Amino acid sequence: MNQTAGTTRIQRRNTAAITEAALEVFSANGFRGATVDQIAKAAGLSKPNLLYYFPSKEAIHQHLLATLMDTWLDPLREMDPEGDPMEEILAYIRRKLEASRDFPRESRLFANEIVQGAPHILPTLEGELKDLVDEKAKVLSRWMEEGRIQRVHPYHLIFSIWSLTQHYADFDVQVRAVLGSGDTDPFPEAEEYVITLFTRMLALKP
Amino acid sequence: MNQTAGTTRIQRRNTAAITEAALEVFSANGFRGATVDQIAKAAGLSKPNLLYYFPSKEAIHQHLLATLMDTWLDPLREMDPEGDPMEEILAYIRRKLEASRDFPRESRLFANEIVQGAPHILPTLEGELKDLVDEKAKVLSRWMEEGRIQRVHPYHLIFSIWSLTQHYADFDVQVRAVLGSGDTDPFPEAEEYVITLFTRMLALKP
DNA sequence: CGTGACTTTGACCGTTTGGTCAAATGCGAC
DNA sequence: GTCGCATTTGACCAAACGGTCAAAGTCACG
Repeated sequence: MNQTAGTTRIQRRNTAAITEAALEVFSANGFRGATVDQIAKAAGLSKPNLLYYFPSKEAIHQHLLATLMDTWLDPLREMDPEGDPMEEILAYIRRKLEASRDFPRESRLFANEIVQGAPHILPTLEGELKDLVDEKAKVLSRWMEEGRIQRVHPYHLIFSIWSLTQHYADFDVQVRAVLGSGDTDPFPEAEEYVITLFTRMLALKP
Repeated sequence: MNQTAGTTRIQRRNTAAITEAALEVFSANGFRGATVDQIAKAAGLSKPNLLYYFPSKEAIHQHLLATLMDTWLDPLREMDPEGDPMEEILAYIRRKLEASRDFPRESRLFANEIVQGAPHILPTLEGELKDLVDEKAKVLSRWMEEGRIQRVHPYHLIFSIWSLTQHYADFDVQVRAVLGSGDTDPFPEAEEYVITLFTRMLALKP
């Protein structure tokens, strides 16, 4: 694998194909459930060829998690401490719901990882993630103290946003099985419901 | 394996040890991540001995899922159509939260299964689960029509209860990583938060 | 067109995995 | 105690797995 600054056209094409294929396979089967052959086939490469670009199955997985972590946290980062509290929170919820709709594989990749005890990314959870949540929880607390939204536990508020939004990606099969008529998109109703829920919880009673 | 009515003492002891061990191993590693040797060791048996009681790894998994499905649905079954709406819903939430606290492995077993597309229990989701939810959604709808709780989408109301309560079992590692101080039990605060959330969403404005 | 670096591959290896089997051992009823 | 059945085990197997390697093929560039 090329170590120098130069990245060739083929390198870019193949690493892209590998990460795409790995996302597909890891998110559907978990780390141990995925095989290198599966990923290679999905990427249109032979197994040794794939291992020419990544040193190991573990390395592909780590690379995916690291790359996607930012994508996953950005919606929260964008919550503006200077904006209108209710608008900021609802906009955050909408962004997370969009992410669940548009990137369900990414969501399931993390779900798989965390359900099984986060063996590969526990340090990131305790570091980067905790720091970001600590910061945003302070903002939420300030908004509550200023009387601009109702007072609730700020950390659990964030947990509940994660939980409700990611549910529609991670448990998509269950949602569709229960709703029946697998064709119809559950997201519009989900958005209306979740927005209503947080509005009623956080809005001040006039 | 004994096919007749008689079940020996040893059979009961060993099948119990196997299901307990399998729950531990499957919930922590997923189906493909778990090995028969691991389960056998955890059950205090040799691998061939374990396979004397269950014909295959798949069979143990199926048996676990089937056995646990009822445990998992019972809290919802108990919701009384004749009771007070708000009390019934809040009691259901408390039961689900208790289940997440007391049976996190069961929750993670289902989470693993569903995140990966429910390959082993999709029929059950579309049958037994859907039927139960359909029935209870009707009850919720009636309560709303009678003006005893606020009007929201009944199916998404149930989804949100599942999502919020099971989050504390399935994503326990993340919750603890973000809250820091891994010793303290997050459940009391979680219960207060979740109960507040649903109370504010569903209570009628006086 | 030639050359050196980049890319691809088939054959291969050691390990792990789910599962089998015949033989050995243990147990309980008579 | 002994007989029949239940239980347990070590040895074993074929397939699947992650990964290696030397050799062959291909690309870009002077």
